[in-house]
Amino acid sequence: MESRIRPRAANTDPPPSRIERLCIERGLKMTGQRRLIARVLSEAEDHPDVEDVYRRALALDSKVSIATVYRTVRLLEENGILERRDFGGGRARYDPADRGHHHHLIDVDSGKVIEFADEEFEALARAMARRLGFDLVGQRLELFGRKVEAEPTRSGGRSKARSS
Amino acid sequence: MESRIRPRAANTDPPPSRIERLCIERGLKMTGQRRLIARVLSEAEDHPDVEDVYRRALALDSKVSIATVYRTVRLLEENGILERRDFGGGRARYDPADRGHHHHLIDVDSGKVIEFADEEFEALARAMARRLGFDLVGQRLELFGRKVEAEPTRSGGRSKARSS
DNA sequence: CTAAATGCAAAGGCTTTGCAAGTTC
DNA sequence: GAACTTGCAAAGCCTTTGCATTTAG
Repeated sequence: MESRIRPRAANTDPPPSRIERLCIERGLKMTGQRRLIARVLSEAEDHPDVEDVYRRALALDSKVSIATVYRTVRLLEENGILERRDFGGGRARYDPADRGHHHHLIDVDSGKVIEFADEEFEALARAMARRLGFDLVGQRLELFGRKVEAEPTRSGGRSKARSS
Repeated sequence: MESRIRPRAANTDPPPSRIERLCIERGLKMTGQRRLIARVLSEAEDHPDVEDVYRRALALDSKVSIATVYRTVRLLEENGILERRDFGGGRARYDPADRGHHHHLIDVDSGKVIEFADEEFEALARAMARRLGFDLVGQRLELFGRKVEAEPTRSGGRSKARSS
């Protein structure tokens, strides 16, 4: 039955978030908590750790426990919706998987993380693995850098970057 | 039997290990435990975690506590003698820093780690950072691969690899 | 209604630390 | 002898889990 004929499911019924839709596609049972966490993650533009997700979820609606956040991010990871990252510091950070394949450049001064993709690197990675006798099934690349004084070479190039 | 007058220090007095020498250079106080741990690390050809180091040290001379191993690897790391790695799995692994700049390819089936270096990649990493407006100060590259059936392309190339 | 999700608190790994006793320089 | 190192056990993080209760489908 089409429930969208409802006169006003106003403030209690925000539209499904991007990640909520992915959950539904995969047939995951959607509870209030999961919807909430999905929303927090959908809106995140950074790489939150579990604490971050928990805090943001609480701020929206204080009906989650941290255990549920842990269980949910694990579930999402197992379903390929999130990717777990480890930038050091002991805690795992999460990154929506549908942002596409990308790597990270960490600004060592500010701690900011910049995402970028680079086709040339992808090709090289495959080649390096192949040279060692392997098929590449995954990779992890992190660059640590410091802002250069002069203007960067005009980024007309092959890399597409997005700061976060 | 005390110190016999012997031409050279025999079985009770092994020559200082590579890492022990580095410690001395840096003016670190050398205790029996540190010498032992230094030796274990000098002889390691892999990427041992603290447990590994502890076990190997115990096997040589059961006079270390795990707390000391933790304290020592941290000290060595702070002194640039070891590098801490994180290949996932929750525990830190250690890698002598003087092996030169290299990366890792993890065989996803066996868990074995292969070290390799690649000049082309080094150059590309610098270029990618530069393109984003940064000077490269560090990097981390890990490839995950699966052994290819056919023979690898003859490795006449630019990469030098060493299995561990 | 049934299988699955949640909360809570307890427990589990890895790592660090306070303190007394032992060593190095 | 002063300062540092070690051992031991306790404590700290982050994360997982057992169990009773609630909830989605």
